[in-house]
Amino acid sequence: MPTVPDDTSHDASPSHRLRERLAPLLSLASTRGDRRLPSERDMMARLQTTRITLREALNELEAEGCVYRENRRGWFVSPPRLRYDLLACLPFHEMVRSQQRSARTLLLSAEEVIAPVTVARRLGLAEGERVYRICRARLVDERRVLYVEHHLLPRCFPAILEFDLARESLTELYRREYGIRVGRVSYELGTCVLSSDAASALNAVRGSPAQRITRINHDQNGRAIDCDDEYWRHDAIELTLSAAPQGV
Amino acid sequence: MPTVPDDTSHDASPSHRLRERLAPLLSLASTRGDRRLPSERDMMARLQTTRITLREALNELEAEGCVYRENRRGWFVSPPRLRYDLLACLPFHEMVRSQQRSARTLLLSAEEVIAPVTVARRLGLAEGERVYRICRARLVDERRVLYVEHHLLPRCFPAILEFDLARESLTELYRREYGIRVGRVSYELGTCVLSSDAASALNAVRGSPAQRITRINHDQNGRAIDCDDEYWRHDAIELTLSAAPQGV
DNA sequence: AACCTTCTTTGGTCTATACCAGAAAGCTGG
DNA sequence: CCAGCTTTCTGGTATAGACCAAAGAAGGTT
Repeated sequence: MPTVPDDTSHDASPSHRLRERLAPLLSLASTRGDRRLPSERDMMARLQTTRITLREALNELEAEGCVYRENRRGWFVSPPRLRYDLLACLPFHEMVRSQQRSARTLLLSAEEVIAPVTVARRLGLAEGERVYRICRARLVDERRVLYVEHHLLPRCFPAILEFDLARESLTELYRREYGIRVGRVSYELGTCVLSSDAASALNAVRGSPAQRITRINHDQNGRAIDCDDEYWRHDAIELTLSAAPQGV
Repeated sequence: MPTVPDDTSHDASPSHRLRERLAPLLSLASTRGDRRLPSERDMMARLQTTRITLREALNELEAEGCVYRENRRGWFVSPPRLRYDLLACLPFHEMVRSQQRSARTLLLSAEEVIAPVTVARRLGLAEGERVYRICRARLVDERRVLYVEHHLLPRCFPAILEFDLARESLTELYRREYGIRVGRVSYELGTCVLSSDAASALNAVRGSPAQRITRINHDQNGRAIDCDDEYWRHDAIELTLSAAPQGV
């Protein structure tokens, strides 16, 4: 959202004042096509401050989700967040398009590998068993916002790597080609930072704040069939969910 | 100053090496009862670096959830995350105790106020209508990890402010005193930073990364009865959730 | 023993400067 | 017109030093 963070507090610290003076630059940048902010040295000069102080203010705005940066390319104003309904289970492209945004997927790798221990545990595999791993980067309005690592059970999806995985939705493939429908999903959510793999896939800086969404899909019989680890730029999404309580 | 060129065989960046040299301090601190790290100046001297560089490394570790800080008190090693099942809907104290941790609640304020617009919209109120607002800080193992603002419809819960809100669970009160049970919950999740209110309640620095969990409770007829905004220290929880997909 | 004041430590913030490596832009030759 | 090289710009990272305000400890007073 190009909205300037609410600054109504009486706090008059220099850094706070710096944020205020930064605000016009943000709203200016948000009108540009590429949402780009001026260079750090430029802003530093305009705002009469040091680069360290400026970067501290920018880091704060980044944590709030107002701005983000691309590795060695500069700072940008964050677009509005995408709403992600955890239980709707819409394929990525549908979800994005239903919100009048454009979606694109890049296939980074698709291969058979020995299952990492954490994946093996999730899928109920023994040590050393093999899985398909599919790594993809996904873009919303041409901004790289999501890095996903998918791990699938080969016995459920033989030869799935042959399909056009950059264009096809996996859940769609499951149903059309394998007659498998997801009966139950389990999520694990938490904040984290981007690993170097994820960071380079997203043109981000290693260590940027991120939202992790780990999802395990089960078939109609409750057996795990695949799992994926999603790493979102933290300012790119807002999660929603609505259900009846279970524990009662 | 004549900076000595680093050794020829460095495969990691200086900041990476700094993290490695920081590791022993972390494991040392985690054995202390209070999990406290040495002072910044102390660490800086031990690791032969600058305060700015050191703080950058610590900020990174903070973003990863390895360490956290308390305002003007210092740095600490983060305890293991609490698991928070969104659909179990356990009262806080039960959830915490079921994981062999200790829980405590501080009542910060409980009063009748004019509903903020966002709350009014969630609860289906007209502008200017009144609600009860309850603010609490919650501790796990005596660490302040959660700041909650609760907003309730007065017509559903007359005189609820009379109860001992620091000790009683709200959902428990709903059921016992008002015969109301939650029929449906809606969540909105996202990363954010601590507001100054939240920060001071948690002894945190304004602007620390946080996990927001907004929850709207509905009664058996689907009418909203209350909502709460939870702000967690982001390293304190891991969210889980398991359900059947709806959208299919 | 409870309270208040003083002093020291410590984190929070800021200034100023420097060098390196990747990205972008510009140039050049085929 | 394009591929490939070179230069420039820019962010990433680091050093050194400084002041302030809050927290905590120490000590004195009631």
